[in-house]
Amino acid sequence: MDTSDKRSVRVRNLSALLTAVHRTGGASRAALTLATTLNRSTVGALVGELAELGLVVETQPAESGGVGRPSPVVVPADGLVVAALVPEADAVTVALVGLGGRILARRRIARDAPPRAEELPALAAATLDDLRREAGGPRILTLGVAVPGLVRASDGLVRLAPHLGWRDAPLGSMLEKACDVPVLLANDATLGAIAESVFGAARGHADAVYLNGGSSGIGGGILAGGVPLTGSAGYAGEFGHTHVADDDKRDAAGVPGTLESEVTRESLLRVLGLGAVDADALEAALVASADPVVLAEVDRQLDYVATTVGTVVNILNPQVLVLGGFLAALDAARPGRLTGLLRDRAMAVPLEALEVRRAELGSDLLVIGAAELALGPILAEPNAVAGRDALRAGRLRR
Amino acid sequence: MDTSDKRSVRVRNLSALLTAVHRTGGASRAALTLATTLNRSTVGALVGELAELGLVVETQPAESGGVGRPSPVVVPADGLVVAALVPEADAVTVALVGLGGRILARRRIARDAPPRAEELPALAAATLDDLRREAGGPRILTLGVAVPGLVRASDGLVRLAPHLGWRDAPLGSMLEKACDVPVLLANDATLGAIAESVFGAARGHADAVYLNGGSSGIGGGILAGGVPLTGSAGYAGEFGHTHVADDDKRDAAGVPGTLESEVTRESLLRVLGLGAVDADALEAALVASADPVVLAEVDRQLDYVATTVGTVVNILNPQVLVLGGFLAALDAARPGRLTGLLRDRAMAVPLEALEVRRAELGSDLLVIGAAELALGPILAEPNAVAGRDALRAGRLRR
DNA sequence: CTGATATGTTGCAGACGCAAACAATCCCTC
DNA sequence: GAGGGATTGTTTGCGTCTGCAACATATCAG
Repeated sequence: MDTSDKRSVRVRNLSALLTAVHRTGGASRAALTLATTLNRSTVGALVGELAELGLVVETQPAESGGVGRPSPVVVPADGLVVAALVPEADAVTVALVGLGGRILARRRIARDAPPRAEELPALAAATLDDLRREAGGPRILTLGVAVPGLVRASDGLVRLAPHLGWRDAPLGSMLEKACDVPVLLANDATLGAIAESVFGAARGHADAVYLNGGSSGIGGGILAGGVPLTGSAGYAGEFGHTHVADDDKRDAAGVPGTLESEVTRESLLRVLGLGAVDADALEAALVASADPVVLAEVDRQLDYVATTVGTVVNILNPQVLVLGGFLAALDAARPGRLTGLLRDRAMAVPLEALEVRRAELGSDLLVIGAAELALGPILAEPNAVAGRDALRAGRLRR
Repeated sequence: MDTSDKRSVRVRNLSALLTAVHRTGGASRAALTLATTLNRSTVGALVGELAELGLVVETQPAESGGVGRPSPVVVPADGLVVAALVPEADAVTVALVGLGGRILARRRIARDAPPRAEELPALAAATLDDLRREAGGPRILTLGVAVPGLVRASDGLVRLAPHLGWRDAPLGSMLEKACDVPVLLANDATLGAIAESVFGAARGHADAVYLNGGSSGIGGGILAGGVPLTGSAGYAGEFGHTHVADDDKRDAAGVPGTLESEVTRESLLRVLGLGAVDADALEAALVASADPVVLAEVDRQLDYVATTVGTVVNILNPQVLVLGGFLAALDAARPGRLTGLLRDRAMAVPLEALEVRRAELGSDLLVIGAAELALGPILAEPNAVAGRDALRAGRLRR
């Protein structure tokens, strides 16, 4: 039951206000008053409390824009930040991110082999110390981790991360011990969806689906009613394993005829005759190519993508579909083809309002996503920043 | 921004309390205090207000169960009800439902041809008058309609109801004029999902998927985080049109190789050699049959069902999958087969905790679902019962 | 009949947001 | 450049709501 005593009112209003500051990156008190529909005096008091907590600072009014008394601008403070950790098969990225989504410091540590879960805590702790010094010694409130695999929402256990070779890795508790901050973990594609919805292509849309193609496979995330859809245990969004063809090709999870077994980055690189290149180079090559073999492969893959997207449209009726990674490149190589195919794969009515867009956040995506995860408890309860134990409670849940 | 002035606290607490009374069907004040985590005195005041509004009545304490002062039992009042309207291809059902989900009066009007949208308002108004007399003249607060088709959430326009032959029917506004109550409309399978989640097989689970097989096709509904997932325009849950096979059989929506084109009630009736029978008879015949042709057809259909369910598990990670209509019969005819097939169609990890159940509400399903829709605004804002215009606002949205 | 237990009831205090009155600051116009 | 209008911050008082604590009430166990 969603009851509320009187104290929760303050918490909710602080949360709404801080969220507004975070999402806009800073706004005048007058604008915040408008955005929250609260009273001037109330906003004044709330901003005062947030400032006292060290979460925001009030700066001089911007250059005068109109008539009337200038309104001080409320911007995120620098002294409190969250950390982001993104372990991938070929690199580990660590970053410090402030409110407003500003990346204050980041370091990408290239790796020959996938990082083992056991070595991450020490690596993360040392790197965070460095970054903290670089950034002028802010206090790190929480640490968010974008895991390329299945993360159990209840306790943050990494059940399976095929491309890292992890199984049932208690990364969260190990990191908490090593870094001495509350740690939150979630699936990387789910966090990508959140990042794109807060700062990227799905900004302002309550119902969006993010579909990402990476070297490790295809994943995604769902926003339903403005809230990330996690599923009962946190495993939602595995679009790569939807059925698209009646064949026996099996994907990494052993499921036959799935999107991920038919649509791969490797096939594209092969027909292009390319080796290991980054996302931009792959897209440039795809767009430039007139080779019929390449076109055929692009069209073949787009056909399967359309099948999955059709299913997504029928089931979830999103307003925005955001394509990331090489899926965006596929769409760019054959403009309009995907949306054309969809007319035969999805019901006409839910297709009417669908917008297909490409991801906007590029290489910042997962850092922003992990930071967004880490910011969750702070935005939800700005009051509780003092006692960090209070932040340890919920992981990605609603 | 989800801010809240002080008055909304009262509203939220009243809502939580009334929702608890509704879902339990009646509870002692002590139990409500426990359920809401509110204070004894607060619950007392809130119950008093709900009683004054005519929504609940306090009855004598139940036969003494333990030590201590007996706690009066709070039960839904009879004087305020909602109406449910369920138009189907072969019948129109009208009912009055009280808080607590009790059906006070119902009438099923059999039809030879599907009802036209234009004739429904008069029919509904007349039948409601009759039922109201039968039930002792309660006040009807709202009317909920379970539409077998796509309903635009923003204004309740029926975009498409193939089995009724409707397209862009403004049923909501017509009904409001004829019946003089706020009208809320939603897709029937979505409402079935809600009904099963409140009073049926998915009770107590926040993440559930309902999959229904009817004579008109396959539909469903999603509960994510305890909230019905509507999608951006209200069209979510069309599982019948997910891709399951690489063939050209097209379903009613013109999409080829979908669940609905492969899995049909008619095929089952055909192999069984049956004519028009009800759900129970179909299931009995399926379970009893040892005909290899029947078994083969059942297995063929279950195979396709497994493909869609696998996709659902991968994408949504529900904890409970509720099967309704002839899909429940298919599962009953071959116990364990569906769950066995799933091991090859879904990822192992999200499959771990999945429970497959059958729907429990039977023929009451859509009446309860429509009533639940109609009760939504009342449960959300018990305060506003007096001014019925306040109820007219939101349709199915969260 | 008495004590223990559980719960309703009452009065009071704390917290909170809102409204209104007042002050500050900027733009615009004459 | 002085005054008016407009917008917004600030302060104060008030109403509402919930929690708490003390007291009252009703049942059970013996």
